[in-house]
Amino acid sequence: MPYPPEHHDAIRVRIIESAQALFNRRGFTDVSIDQVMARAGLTRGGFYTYFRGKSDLYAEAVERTLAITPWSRWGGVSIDFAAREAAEQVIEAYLSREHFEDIEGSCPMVTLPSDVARSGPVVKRAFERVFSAMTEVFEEALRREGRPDERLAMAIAGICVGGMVVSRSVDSPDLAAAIRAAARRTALELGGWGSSRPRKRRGGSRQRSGPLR
Amino acid sequence: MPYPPEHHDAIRVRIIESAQALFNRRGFTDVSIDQVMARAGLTRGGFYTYFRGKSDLYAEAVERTLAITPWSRWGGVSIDFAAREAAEQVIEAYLSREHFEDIEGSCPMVTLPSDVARSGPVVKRAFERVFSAMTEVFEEALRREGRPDERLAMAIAGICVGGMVVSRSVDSPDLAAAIRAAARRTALELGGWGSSRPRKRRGGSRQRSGPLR
DNA sequence: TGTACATCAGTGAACGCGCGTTCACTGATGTAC
DNA sequence: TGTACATCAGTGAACGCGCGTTCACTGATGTAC
Repeated sequence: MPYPPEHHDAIRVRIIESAQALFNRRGFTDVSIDQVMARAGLTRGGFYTYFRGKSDLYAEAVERTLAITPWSRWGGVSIDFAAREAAEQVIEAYLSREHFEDIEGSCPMVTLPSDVARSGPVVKRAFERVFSAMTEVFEEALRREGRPDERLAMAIAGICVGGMVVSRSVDSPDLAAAIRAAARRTALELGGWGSSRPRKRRGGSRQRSGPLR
Repeated sequence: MPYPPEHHDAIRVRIIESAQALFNRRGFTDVSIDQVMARAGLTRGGFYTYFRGKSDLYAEAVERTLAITPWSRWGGVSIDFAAREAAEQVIEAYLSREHFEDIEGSCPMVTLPSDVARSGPVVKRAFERVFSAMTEVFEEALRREGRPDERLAMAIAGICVGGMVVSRSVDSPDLAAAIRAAARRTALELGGWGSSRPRKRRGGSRQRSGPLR
């Protein structure tokens, strides 16, 4: 029994991560298996040891990216979803300049919506799960504050995703920033969350508490 | 001078319209020139009489679709942009089931955002123009009502586009409808427009006035 | 009105390239003894 | 500790298909006479 059993899984993950980044940047059909494998440090032929074909990779890559609830990664903040201001943090992180600029590590709801819309039910269900997870954060916050409203939660999530999608599709960086700002302000106001907080962290003193680092 | 001069233009438009519909349905890279030409009633080779290459067609098709301000087409309503309830009408039409179902005739801000985000400045500028035109409708309405607010107008446009994008990327038709409803309600409320109006036209009696038919 | 002609739209075979997939082979690894 | 071996990860040449593009040719059209 050569090669430890975890080897196969580790390489597989590396291929998927390579694919995620490339798909985010260029979409599904414009990325070749060669490119995915090269980025993972391997060559063409090995691909079929891990996947049945390209569409399998696509489904898995989208599924997996979506499963990570990636909207917890940006803005250098690790969001504590149990915290009181979780909703606020998600909105700020999602519509941050960091997320805007990090194409490869971006939320796939932003980079791939047209591709998902053209895909089959498996991929759409994966999208649905992330969107629902995002909605759930807002719903939970509203519930905790004594004004449950599922529709409002959905609308706020829609503003976050939509604002970012539009921001990325526009040519002028100023307009893109204005769109994000408008979406951010509106989302926060709709939820009744800290609309007065300064938009930029100026000093290092207002650091959020949380697990070290 | 065989063939009347308008012939060339007419065929060119037919090719572009064929491309628009196919791009809306399957995206740019998954549509072949063969398919575009066949749908226009022509064959492969003739394409190069009208375009220098596939990417020229892409740029023109997107530009042209976007130039039509297509959000005036759905829901069987022809919107009068000078009318008092223009903003309201745009929101209702944009987030209507008709628009949701009409993929080929859809607004390209909904069908192509990922593709646009991956494209160059020309295409992005075209997107920008439609988005700005849409924003302008809301801005104008707010201005007329004595509460000008550019950011709010932008946010409302973002909700319309975002709501539709997400609605199309989700698997469950019920969830998709709920998202559109939430976006519609929120957009109307944010603008302070007829939030009490019934969501479905029940009889034929409440027909909007306008040009016959 | 009819015929020859010039122009150019449109055809479809052919070319070449990129890419997904296959496959015979190499070589790295852990195990048995 | 060292050697032979079985297993399977990974290689890279080769195949075939689809598609963008080219090109020599066909044929439809309006004009000249």
